[in-house]
Amino acid sequence: MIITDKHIHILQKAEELFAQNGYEGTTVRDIATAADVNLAMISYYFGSKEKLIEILFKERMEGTKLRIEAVVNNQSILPFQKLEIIVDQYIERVFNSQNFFKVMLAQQMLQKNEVIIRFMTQYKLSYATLIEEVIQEGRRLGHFSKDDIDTLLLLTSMTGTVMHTVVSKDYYREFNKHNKLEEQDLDTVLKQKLSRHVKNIFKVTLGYEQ
Amino acid sequence: MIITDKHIHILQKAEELFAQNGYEGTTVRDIATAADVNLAMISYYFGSKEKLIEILFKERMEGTKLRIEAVVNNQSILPFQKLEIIVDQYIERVFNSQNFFKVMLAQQMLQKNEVIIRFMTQYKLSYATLIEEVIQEGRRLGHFSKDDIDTLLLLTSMTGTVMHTVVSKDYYREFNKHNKLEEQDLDTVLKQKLSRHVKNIFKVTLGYEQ
Amino acid sequence: MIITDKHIHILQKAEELFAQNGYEGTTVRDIATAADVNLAMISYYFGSKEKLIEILFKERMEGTKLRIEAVVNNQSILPFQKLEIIVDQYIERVFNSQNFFKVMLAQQMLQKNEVIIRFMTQYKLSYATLIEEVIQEGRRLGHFSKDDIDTLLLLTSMTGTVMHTVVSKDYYREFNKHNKLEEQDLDTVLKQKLSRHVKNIFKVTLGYEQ
Amino acid sequence: MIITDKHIHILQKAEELFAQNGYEGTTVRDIATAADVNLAMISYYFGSKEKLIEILFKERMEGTKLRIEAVVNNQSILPFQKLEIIVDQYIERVFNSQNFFKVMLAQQMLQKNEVIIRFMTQYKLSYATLIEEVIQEGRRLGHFSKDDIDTLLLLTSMTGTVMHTVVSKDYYREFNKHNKLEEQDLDTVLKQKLSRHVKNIFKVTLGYEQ
DNA sequence: AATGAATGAGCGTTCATTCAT
DNA sequence: CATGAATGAACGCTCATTCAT
Repeated sequence: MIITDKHIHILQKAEELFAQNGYEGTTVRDIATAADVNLAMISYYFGSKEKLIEILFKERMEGTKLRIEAVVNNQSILPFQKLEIIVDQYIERVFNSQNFFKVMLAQQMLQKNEVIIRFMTQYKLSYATLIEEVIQEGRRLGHFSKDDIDTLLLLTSMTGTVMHTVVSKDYYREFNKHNKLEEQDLDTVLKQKLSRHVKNIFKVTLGYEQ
Repeated sequence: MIITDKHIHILQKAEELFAQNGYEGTTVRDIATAADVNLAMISYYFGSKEKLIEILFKERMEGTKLRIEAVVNNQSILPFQKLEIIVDQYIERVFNSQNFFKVMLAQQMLQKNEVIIRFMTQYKLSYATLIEEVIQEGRRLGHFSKDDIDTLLLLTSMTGTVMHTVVSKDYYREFNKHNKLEEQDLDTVLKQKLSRHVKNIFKVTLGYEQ
Repeated sequence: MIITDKHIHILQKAEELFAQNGYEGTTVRDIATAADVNLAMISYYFGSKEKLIEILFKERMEGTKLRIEAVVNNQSILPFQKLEIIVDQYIERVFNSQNFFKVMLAQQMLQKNEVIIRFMTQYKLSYATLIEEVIQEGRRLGHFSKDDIDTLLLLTSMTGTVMHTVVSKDYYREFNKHNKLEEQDLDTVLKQKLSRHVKNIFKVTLGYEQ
Repeated sequence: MIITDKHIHILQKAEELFAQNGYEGTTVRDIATAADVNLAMISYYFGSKEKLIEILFKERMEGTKLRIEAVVNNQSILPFQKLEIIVDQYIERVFNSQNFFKVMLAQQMLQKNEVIIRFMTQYKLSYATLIEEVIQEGRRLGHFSKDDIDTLLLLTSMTGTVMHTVVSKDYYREFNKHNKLEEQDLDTVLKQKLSRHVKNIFKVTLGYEQ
């Protein structure tokens, strides 16, 4: 399947709507209207509403593994630095693609679409496997002192904390009286806080000594 | 509004279906069939599908605040012990009511229903305020050494990590080859791991010294 | 499934439309409008458009076999008289239910719906088996002299001739200048002609001697 | 309108599809795919789907009248022999172009397209008029003893019997246990049987004495 | 002449809700 | 109180056709 600019445009609009209203709560008509294309084009371009979200997932997940691999395989970076880069990359990606990550989380909960579940499983597992390599590397080098590390629990801490922060931004703003902060500024503050917090969790959990 | 046994029965079935198929993916007919009541009864009892989920949220959140308050106000427990109890209570509650928490998370992401958003905001804020009290108490007593603690970030670590663990159980099973474990046994393992992990995050973040 | 008056009413209107426009050429909206019921009632009553035509076939074929059986098993009627009665009954039925027979012929040609094909096969074969009995009886009694009778070919002559006459009524009217005849009167003339003609085919083919 | 090889190719494919799925059940896309031409070409070549079937009918009916005329006007053949030739020609044509005849019968039943109805009426009437001539010739020569012959009823017997045999081939196979016969062999058997049977109907109806 | 992209209309179906009893 | 029947609105999708090139 060839992805054109129009495909990308429609996918972006669909992504926004899915994030706002959920998959079931978004109609093909909504997407067509938002993307300013004829209703029939959605089926014409993507086959069906279901295929559309599958392609959306495929598109968004493409490159993620490569990006992590690039970090993991970089010989000139020390293990914990690798993890720090991966954490920052993840935070950056989630904040830049908040819509997609909301959709992903929703799909993860509902587990209806087989294709998407398969995508996500493969993605998540390869993700974990790569991180696992870094952790093993760090342990071999004697950088990490803990020897009963649960990689997936650690990753879940990262993804859970980061994603819930994004999802709960409104509570955060209200609780910490950041009301006056602009959306972007709040994001900047949160990203910094998250970066420090998550890295700290990694450090403690791995037993990393500077 | 008077809640009868029939109401409760319908709400339970609705909760299961919402967790399995999402709010939009669940039809009133589905709920009526699952609860073995006449289709028209749903509207008759709850007014509408939307009112039903609102009542469901109200019901499920009732008592939660009280339970935390009971812990916080218990003079005979030390601050960090209070937090440990709250962590374990939360883990227990999420694992016991996985369906409801999935629905809640989904609603949190979609932010469509005003009433539910108001519920959740109030709930989350009072939750955070109570924890904040415990943290202040701990700092006054000199138990916690850190003085720039972000309560909400800490709580988000807890809720995010715990909920994502529940949502990602399948990946966990596959990655850690727990395939053979029964659902219940896996839950037991995960609860123990989470308890230790989250408490550790609290300890480190607060600067708690035993 | 319980068939109510409303079901019957809808089936009648659907039958007319199917006969006029074909199955694919008839929309559920057409049927709803013709039967003066809400569009959604069609699905509510019959499940789907396809189920509707299946029920229509089942309804219309019900009783046919019994009617033939009654004739075949009647001990007080001679073999050829039985065939004469069956011929007249068939002609009468086709002329009285022209719409249904048109729909049936169309379905027979397109052979799309599995359920309907099964109905028709069963119906046709039991029909032929019963007639075969009468022919064997006539031969045993020495009434029919021919001994290489192809029952199905004989029946196909009857059904083909009668149905094509109904379908080609307009040509008949034009060719024979019966233009001025009322629909009903033309039918009466045609039924008489067909009765004599088809019985004659039977007589000759079977070698029946008065 | 100029008919090119491409036109003919498309018409052939369309004919097959119409016979299999009906006119409404066949999409222009289906035809384009089957004929391996661009979708837009169908409208471009034929104007519309409706015009396409009209041209298909015109094409297929062309020559039919001429073929019958050739037989009727052949001075060296006796009247009943002429009818025998026409019967065999008809059987042969129907069996060779089963697809087209199914489509024709379907159209005859639905009577939607004015142009097609006009084609068929003209065709059928001229057909009957020619046969009528032969019958009159036979009566003048004293070959046919019956004087109240209904030409159209006789023709309808032929067309009805032959076409219904084609349409009901499956029943025929099942009832007569010809299951093992190849499609082509069954056709050969049926054509022989039909030829004898229909000629016999003609003989008896006309009062033909050898 | 030929075609990939696009379109308005309409399809069968399902929905949450309401009605009549 | 309770319910089977009914309904208007909207759903995802497909259609024959036309447009722009």
